Amino acid sequence: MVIAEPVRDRRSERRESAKAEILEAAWRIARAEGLAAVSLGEIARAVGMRPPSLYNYFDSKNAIYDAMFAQGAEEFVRMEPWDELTGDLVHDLSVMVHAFVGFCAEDPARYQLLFQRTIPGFEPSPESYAVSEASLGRIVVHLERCGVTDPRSIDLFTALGTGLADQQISNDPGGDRWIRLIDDAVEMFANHLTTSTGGNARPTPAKGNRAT
Amino acid sequence: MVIAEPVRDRRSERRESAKAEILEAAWRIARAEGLAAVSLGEIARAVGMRPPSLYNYFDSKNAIYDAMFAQGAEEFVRMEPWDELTGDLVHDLSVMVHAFVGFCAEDPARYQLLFQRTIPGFEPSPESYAVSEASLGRIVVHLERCGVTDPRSIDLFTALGTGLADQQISNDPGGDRWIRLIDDAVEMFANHLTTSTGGNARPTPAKGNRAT
DNA sequence: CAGGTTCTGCTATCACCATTAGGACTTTCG
DNA sequence: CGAAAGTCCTAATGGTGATAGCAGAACCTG
Repeated sequence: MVIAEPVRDRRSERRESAKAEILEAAWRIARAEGLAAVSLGEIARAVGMRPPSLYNYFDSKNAIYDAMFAQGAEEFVRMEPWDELTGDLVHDLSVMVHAFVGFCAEDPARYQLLFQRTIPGFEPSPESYAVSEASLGRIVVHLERCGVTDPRSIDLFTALGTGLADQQISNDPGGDRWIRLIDDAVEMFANHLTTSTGGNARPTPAKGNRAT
Repeated sequence: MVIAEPVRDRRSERRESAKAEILEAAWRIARAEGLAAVSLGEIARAVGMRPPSLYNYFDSKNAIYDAMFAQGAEEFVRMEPWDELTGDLVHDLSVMVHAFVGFCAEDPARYQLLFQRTIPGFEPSPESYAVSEASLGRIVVHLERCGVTDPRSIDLFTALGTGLADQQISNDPGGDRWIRLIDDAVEMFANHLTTSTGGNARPTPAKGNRAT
């Protein structure tokens, strides 16, 4: 049963590797010249084809963006350092924000594609978008597990994280000017949790946590 | 001397009003269909011209973007509520963040043009950029006047502001989900100033301030 | 191996885009 | 009036994403 259709397998194997090669070229161009500078002509030249031939592998240019989005979302899921979480509020917040900002800053093109809706006609397909949303959801879940249940606090936390990432990318690309502020920011946020009126934070909740 | 050249004045008057009409159309399109969806053809149709005729008024499409940037930067300068500043730290921070986030949220297309560098080949001209930079600079100056002199604190503050604006625009356009968090965020930041190690904040410094 | 089917690349073409060239017409000025 | 400047147009260029249709290779079945 396993060796049933080796030929068709070989065929689709080559097909997949060609798609991967196209996406690789697209990423290279996006990183080098900007996400919006990706053109079918440039991709085609990079993979040794003519522009129309790319339509054998993707239905449209936006389908390429969508596949890139899916890859980015996948990497986003895989990146999250669930292993390093201990259940200690400040430590875990720091780990999550460091992971998030680092993820964003290490590839601005990917950040732009995933988190800024800036490509003219592009919107991610529901399934790709769901992957990325689920990943953010897991952060929220862990926040709640740490005792941060107030929706307002969660929103404030996300604003803090995206603000740090955004400033880092916009005003100090390649540097660490805002990355160095993460621990300060986390401390500030944690203090706010313990002192705020509608407060709901366990300074150090139950140790040990099961990820996922 | 004043009534020296009425004809040339009338001519340049009509010219300026035509430019204004073009920019108005461009803003309308940008707000309705997105900043990147602005095309010369659509602008021309809106003002009753053919696309090439626009080149009588602007050197290129990017020149139109640049004029829009300049307008936005001008509005940004004018928006800032220096009058409402009292010198009280928490109050002034709240006023400034409210003004900033409100300004960003009230016109996402303008926000994208001014603060996100997302248009493929566009970069604002130095003079337009200087206007917007100066405006941010004035915020920093007032922060320092309030006793916030640590560069790290200033960076943290800008991250907080942009994060709130970004989340508001991205995840609740037209709403106030993050706007409602501003006072909380400001309080959090102010507390952080007074408690942090390298702290440098006067809880309530000298009343009264001279703007500009 | 012969037949047909599928896959994969191509050329040619279309519509749209920003931009340039150059001509026609109007307005303004001497 | 006649020259100059300004305004708008049509026509055309080179670029984009996308479609149609064809040629040949790869593949599966007899």
